[in-house]
Amino acid sequence: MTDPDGAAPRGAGHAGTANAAAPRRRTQAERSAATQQKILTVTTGLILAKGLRDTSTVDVADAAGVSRGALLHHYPNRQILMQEALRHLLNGEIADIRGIAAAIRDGKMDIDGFLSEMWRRFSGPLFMVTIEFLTAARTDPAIREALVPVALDYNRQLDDIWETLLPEMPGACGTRRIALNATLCLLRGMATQSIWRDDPQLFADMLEFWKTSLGTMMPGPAGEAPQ
Amino acid sequence: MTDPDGAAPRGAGHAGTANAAAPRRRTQAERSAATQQKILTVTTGLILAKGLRDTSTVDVADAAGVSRGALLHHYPNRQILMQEALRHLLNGEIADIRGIAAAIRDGKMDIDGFLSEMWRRFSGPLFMVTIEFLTAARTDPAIREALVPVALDYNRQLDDIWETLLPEMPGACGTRRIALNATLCLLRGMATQSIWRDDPQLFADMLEFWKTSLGTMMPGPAGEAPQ
DNA sequence: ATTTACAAACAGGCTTGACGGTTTGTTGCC
DNA sequence: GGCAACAAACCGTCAAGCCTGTTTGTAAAT
Repeated sequence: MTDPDGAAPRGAGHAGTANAAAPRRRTQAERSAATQQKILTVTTGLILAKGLRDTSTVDVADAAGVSRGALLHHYPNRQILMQEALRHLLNGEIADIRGIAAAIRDGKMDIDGFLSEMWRRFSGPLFMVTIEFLTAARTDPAIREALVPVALDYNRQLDDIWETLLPEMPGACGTRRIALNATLCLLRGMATQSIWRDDPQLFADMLEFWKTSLGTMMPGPAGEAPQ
Repeated sequence: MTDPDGAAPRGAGHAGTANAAAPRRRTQAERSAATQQKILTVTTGLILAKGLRDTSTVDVADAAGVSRGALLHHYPNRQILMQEALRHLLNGEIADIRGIAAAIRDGKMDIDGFLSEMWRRFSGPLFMVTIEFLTAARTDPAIREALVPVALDYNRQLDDIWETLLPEMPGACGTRRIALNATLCLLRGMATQSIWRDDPQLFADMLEFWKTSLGTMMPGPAGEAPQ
């Protein structure tokens, strides 16, 4: 049941010859994976544009260029479709975060760059889609149950990154976790505010303010007080 | 049957004396105001329980104890109903905020108490209803147009409070505004996080963390550096 | 030949806004 | 004061429209 969207072509693949020009005959797994990918991508796009509750299965099928029958074949009902779209989205994000973690471990990024990168993500369309699911999760147990485990995993990845950025702590050991969570909450709140008040200068100032605050609160090896 | 006193309410001055004892015959304005109040209250309650998009006009009429016809008489369509519910909600909140401002001006509340009070509000049901409207506003221009002015007013009230709490600033004059906004964003983010991860201890720690950070960043007359 | 991917039509449920009718309060007239 | 006329509040019902999930049918891959 917990099968991620990675459609692995099972069995011995016998597609040895590379047919570059002719997309004539695709294997079943290829066809299935392609349409599923298309459907999920289109779904998140529609959620971003129209909102979760205003995205109907008709819309999805239409935008994906498949019939409703095909859509219902891959995702037997609307709820499963939306859950899979969410998983697809957050799993992709987790993969990105892993990449950032690698960059940090290689010494290519510091706290400053990490915060900027995180804000770039939170202010992008991805978080807006997440907010749609978040508000839905408040009143829809099915959505919440699909959301919580992926969100916890996401946070765990960030925790690892944070630990790498601030390896030695002067204060209590729990302070680091609190600082990370507070930072995430700040970013979330900023992203939310951008819905009704898009003021890039204000956001930049707040980020700078926060960085300074973090620098004075937690003097780590990488985080130094600015100026 | 007949009027108690000789002064017939007809003619000039139709709202002079208030009859306190007899709830028998209400004036039209009273009836109208009562049902409207009931409708709006019930609407926000349903939005809290079921979500904005899952609250139908049938639900509202049913819960309010009026017919759909009566509901449509006061609020000619669903959109107007929801806009009015939002305005009703936020205006009430603004009134509350004004009360807090008065308490601060009288010296009955400091920054610490203000932050606690604000978190009490953000973690309550009121903010959850607001989030419903916020996400809807992202894709629904009508909702956004109803939301923005009230939200700006709300922020202005908070700005006044903040100015009272931090009257003298050592740094740049814009820093105070940035600190307020960052605080609000933090609270928003915390409230959002509580949807999928309700950890009161973590929230308390984050608040404490932020208070300390604010104290060190902006040493005002009321906020002193801890320790 | 059988399974899978896809397509099209169908029925059922829900929601919305509109419409005619009824009760309640208000105003004008005698 | 009493009565008629009017307006506002209120109610029940209706016909659309949309969305969902099922079912039946067809082409493609194994």
